[in-house]
Amino acid sequence: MLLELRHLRSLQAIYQGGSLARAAEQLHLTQSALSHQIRSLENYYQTPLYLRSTKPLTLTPAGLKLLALAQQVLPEVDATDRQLRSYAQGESGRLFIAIECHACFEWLIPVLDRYRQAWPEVEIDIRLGLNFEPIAALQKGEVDLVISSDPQAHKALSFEPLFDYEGLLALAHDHPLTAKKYIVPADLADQTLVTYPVERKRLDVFSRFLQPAGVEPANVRQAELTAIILLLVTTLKGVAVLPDWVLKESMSHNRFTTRPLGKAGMHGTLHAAVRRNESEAAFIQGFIALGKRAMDDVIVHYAE
Amino acid sequence: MLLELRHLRSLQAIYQGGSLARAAEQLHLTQSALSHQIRSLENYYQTPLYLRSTKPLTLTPAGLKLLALAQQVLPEVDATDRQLRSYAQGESGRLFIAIECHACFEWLIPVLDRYRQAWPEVEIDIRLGLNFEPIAALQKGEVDLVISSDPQAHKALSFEPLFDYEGLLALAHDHPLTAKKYIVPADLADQTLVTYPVERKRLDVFSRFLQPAGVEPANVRQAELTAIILLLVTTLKGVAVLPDWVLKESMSHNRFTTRPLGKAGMHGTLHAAVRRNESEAAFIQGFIALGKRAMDDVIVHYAE
DNA sequence: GAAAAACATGAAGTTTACTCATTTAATTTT
DNA sequence: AAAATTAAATGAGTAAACTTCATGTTTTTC
Repeated sequence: MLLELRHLRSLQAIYQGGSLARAAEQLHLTQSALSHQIRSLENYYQTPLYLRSTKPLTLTPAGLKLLALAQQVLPEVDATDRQLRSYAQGESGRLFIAIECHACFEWLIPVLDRYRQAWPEVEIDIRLGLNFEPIAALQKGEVDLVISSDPQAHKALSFEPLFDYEGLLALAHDHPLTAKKYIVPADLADQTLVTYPVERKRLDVFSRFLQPAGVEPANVRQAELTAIILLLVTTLKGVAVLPDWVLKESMSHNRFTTRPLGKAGMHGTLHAAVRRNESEAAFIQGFIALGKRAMDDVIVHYAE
Repeated sequence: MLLELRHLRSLQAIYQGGSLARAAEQLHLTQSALSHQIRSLENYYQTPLYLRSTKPLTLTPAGLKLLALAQQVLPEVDATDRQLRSYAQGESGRLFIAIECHACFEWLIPVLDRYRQAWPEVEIDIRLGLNFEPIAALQKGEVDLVISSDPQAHKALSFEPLFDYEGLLALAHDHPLTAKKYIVPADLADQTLVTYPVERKRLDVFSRFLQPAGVEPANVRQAELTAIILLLVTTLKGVAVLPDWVLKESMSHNRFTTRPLGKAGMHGTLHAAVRRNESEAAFIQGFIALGKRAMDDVIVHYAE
């Protein structure tokens, strides 16, 4: 196959310019170069592309076919080319986000709404981290940013802190445990614990609170949606551990209260993990900047 | 712009093969060549296209964009490429036919029906030669074959004879001129002549019969369709000169008869004019072969 | 019919793309 | 863990391709 984009560009330029000479000028070539180029194409296809008997060259049927191809293909190529250039400048790109924690939806959706307005060129998607290891997926390029609560030293990945949170026990106003100033693991031994339907190792309550103390709740029940978990809590069907931002959001509207886990509380920091070589890209930094301010309006809400 | 089809082909091969080495083999290149090629692309776009940290190379978002382009564009390019190759071999091509004579429709349509079946790849169109000079259009590549009755020596065009015809005067059974064995120009001086609506110089009656004798018919009336002309003839509204094949077709169904023009009759030969360099193309020869046999079934009809 | 415009041609020069040989890195095996 | 294996990167040399330059033809215009 001899045909290259270069040839299609030449054909288009000749068509637009009406002559080899003008096309050559537009393409920053000499007329001779174009003549050679066309000749080599004609040679390759064993058929003339232009009628030489007329002086402003006119296309043969074969030439017309090629020109039609040029006019179909070149715009597509140019569009992709432009897009890739802007990728490099960080003005646009692909931002596929994987989240490990279900609760993160509560702040992520509003953040993405704002992000879309600021970075309209960026292709956004959310991958719920149920079936796969988000960090591995990040390395493999399946996703471009992972919201994670346990940063790790990694040569190819960089973890940027977003904001601190505290895991709080949510319980109904009239729940017996409201009597306590803070919760210790043993308090949950006779309770029903409501969680998101994910592996235990991904749930802070287990990995950081119950398992170190060797405590198992009387019952564990799962619910997909935050609203349902809170409903179960207010109706005394169980207790749940959720990040503070979720609870602050809903506290005023629901009849439940919160207690810290342990005397000092169970604190953590949410991080955005990205591939190190992309971490400086403007559209990535733009997301992180918005992510760091995700709690701003939640706290305003809380203050009411 | 650095991007060429070559790069898109490489991306596709790497995607299909799964590795540089296999792709290189498929493309008849070395692994090194591919590595250099990819690197130059990455250099140009200032962004990696593959993640090097994984061993079977995986695409970055930017790489995916390019691959998507490749998969969209390459099939189109390949299709055109194949088509152009077959152009050269004469198996396919474009056959835009210009006809100078209205009456030619009568035999051309059935011929084209047969032609389409034999040459399904050929793109067919008919351009009615009302507004333009068909021979000039042929030279300019606007059409590819002209049905003409006056062949001329031409360096760039070749005229191939199809079949002979005779221009006959059609008149109603009860028309006074039926008394004559053959018609002389003066016979039409008091007649209404019905013709197709084209310039006189294109009508044999005028250019070869009346004008040389300096005779002008009493009246000239025009009609678009052969059927209407014949209707006018049978209803004694006028007489008309038409090629024998048209009349043979309709003779049995209509109440009219024919007389030769002049003692010897006004004979001619229809030719197919094509560009000389295309005249040997198989799909052109195929049409001419069918054209030469166009009268075969007409004559059968006449014999009934 | 001469002048001008447009394209073709061929040799020379330059860029570019490819190959070869080797090194480096990642993955698998022992 | 270390060795072996597979896969990709690198760099210099080479060959090919594209371009230019200078000039020759052909077509068109005046």
